Amino acid sequence: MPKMAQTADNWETGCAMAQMRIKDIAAEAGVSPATVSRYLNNRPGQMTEETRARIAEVIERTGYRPRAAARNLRSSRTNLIGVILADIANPFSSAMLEGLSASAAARGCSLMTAISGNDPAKEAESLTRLIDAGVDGLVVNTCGGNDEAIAAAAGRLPVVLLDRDVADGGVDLVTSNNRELVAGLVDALAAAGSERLCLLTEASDDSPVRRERAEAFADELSRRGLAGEVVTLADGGATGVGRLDKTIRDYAGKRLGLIAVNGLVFLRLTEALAQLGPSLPAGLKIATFDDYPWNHVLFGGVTTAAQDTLTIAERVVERLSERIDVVTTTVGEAAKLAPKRIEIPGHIEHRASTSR
Amino acid sequence: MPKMAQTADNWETGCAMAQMRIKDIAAEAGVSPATVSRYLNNRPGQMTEETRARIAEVIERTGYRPRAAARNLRSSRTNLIGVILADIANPFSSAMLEGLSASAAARGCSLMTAISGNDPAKEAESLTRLIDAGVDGLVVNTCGGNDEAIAAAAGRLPVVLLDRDVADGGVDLVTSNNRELVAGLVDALAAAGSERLCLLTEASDDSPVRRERAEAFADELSRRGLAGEVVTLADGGATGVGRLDKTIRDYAGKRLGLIAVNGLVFLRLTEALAQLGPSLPAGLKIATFDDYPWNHVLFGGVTTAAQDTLTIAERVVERLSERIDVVTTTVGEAAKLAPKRIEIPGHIEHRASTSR
DNA sequence: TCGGTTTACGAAATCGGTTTCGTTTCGAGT
DNA sequence: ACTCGAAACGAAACCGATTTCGTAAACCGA
Repeated sequence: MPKMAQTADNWETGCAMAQMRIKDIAAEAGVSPATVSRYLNNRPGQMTEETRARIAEVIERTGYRPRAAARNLRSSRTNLIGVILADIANPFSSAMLEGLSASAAARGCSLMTAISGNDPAKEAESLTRLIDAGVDGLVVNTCGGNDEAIAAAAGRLPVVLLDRDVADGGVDLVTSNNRELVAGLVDALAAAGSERLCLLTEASDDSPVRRERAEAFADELSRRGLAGEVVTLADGGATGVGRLDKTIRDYAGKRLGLIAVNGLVFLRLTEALAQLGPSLPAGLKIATFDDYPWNHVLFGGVTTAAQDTLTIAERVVERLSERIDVVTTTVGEAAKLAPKRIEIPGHIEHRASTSR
Repeated sequence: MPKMAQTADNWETGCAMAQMRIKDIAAEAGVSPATVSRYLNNRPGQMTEETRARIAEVIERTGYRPRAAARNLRSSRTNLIGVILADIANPFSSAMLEGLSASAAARGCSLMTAISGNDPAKEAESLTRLIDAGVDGLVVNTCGGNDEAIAAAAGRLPVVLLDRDVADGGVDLVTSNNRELVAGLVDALAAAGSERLCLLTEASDDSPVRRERAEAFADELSRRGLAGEVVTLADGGATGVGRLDKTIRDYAGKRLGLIAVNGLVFLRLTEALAQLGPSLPAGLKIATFDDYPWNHVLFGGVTTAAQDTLTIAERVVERLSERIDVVTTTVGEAAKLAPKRIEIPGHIEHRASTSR
């Protein structure tokens, strides 16, 4: 028995009219599917203004939407960007996600997100899952421990790293200018009269970001001839708080200035200080990275190194798009873009915690 | 000229071997593509343990991965879940995203995310973009203003609402048990000796969630014969803070208890109180919704109505999966699931701000 | 041993677009 | 008028899996 004609007529019944296919649109408009396809992708092969209008009218009237799966299959592009985030609880990550979402949408792309929760195994799994899903490119805010896998991925499709670099190097990276931010915070504390500075870090955090900030901190101190050190809090709340108390007591009466290397450390610092009393011990000045909403409020306002998350996100997507365009345009290994490191300047929010 | 044989032989050269197709795997294993497909999807049509092993070996050896686009096209399933979030800056949303991500991954699905930023136009755009992308189902944390569009979408594919309902009703909803949480907070304040209670809300927030909490609050007051009211802060920081100061002064000496209807309002409350001094005015008790990390720290710990975000996420994905299975299994309108409202109990974190 | 049922598997159609390639038409140049 | 090149468009191959349908072999009870 021959197959029934494949028309998707909208019956008298208002409902149940099968999804339209490009073939149906073509038939309605009296052109070939190829022409409709050209219309949909406004391809160089121009068409008469009249046919264009006719196709537009049919599509408008029928509410036709091309099926992405079919398009993806033939063109092997999905307009999907994969995003792997280490820790969504971190406001930096949420802000980044919002920025990425907006920048991607502006280019007609959607985001496929995965969250590793700082678990390298989950990160690795997300990596393959997103690649298998066919994303055009990948944004990775790595938690570490997958450097080779990520480098390998970067060899097979466009990858841009977010904030945290991999060991090997050869992958694009967009990050804040951490050295400048560290210098800014040291400035703020020095101007507030601190004589000795501590950068507070966590034992479990061995990320490149932490290292970069720690190095910059040491450099900054020696450049200015200031006294200070990097203090590593042990993991687990109690111990960390104890170490912190000790630090504060050690320096008692020394006009101490503290910098939390990230929002998490700042949270623990705040907890520890809360045990001493709701306002800052006399002479103690503090500053932190990561601009949480609460930074306006705590201690009457905490001086903060704020990252320009929107710009970072925009540049990430921009760079990724460049790579995607290159991949789909050129053939073979012609025009391999050299890996690039992009630093976005942040700024210091001066607040009460570093006033004189 | 006849097309070249389509073998994807791995040349002597270790590199540049073209992607394998299911056809190549089949040839290598000496079976048909259909059998390999059956293997990949472990279909009911069993196969000999021997062929199974042979196929497994070839796939293992070649590192073959099926192309999702082709699979999607034929099966019209993508294993993609679309997620639209109103406000990712809200920790509730980030926690939810993490939970959704985990639950989806556990079922072999990935997440396509869009963020409306509380903009109805963006939400509408995200809706069509995700649907066009071919998601199997949709999770929507709506910002309002698209009720008909969402209801329409729910008629075309599985949709589960997150936290915020639509006017019409007929869509699945997963939410916290707000009435119970409100009762819990009122309990805590009453036990702390508060004589008059205020629920602080924002003028711009007209969400069903706010309404539900406000109603529950009023009911709770009358049920216990307590005095109190719902106080709506005007928008814009300064005015809001002013209104708050006035409220606090109005009730001076009355053993006032305040409940912030959500984290944002609590932030503004904290800002206002910070102007009065770092610790709570004598006799003032406060409590809030949404368990931000800082709630441990502020005022020595703020009593909080915490939502069970992980369970909510799990139930959302579970319900969505049910609907997806129904859609792909049954035909026509057989077995339409009735819309369901699922309430997940939360719990109260009792902290210093409501101690006697 | 024989019909009947199940099981294992292959051939080929199919999903719905995109892309290549070829044909027709049209305008311009000489 | 005739050639030539570009523009507009159609026919058909193609992307790579899944799914239907059919068939041969294996199994099974009487």
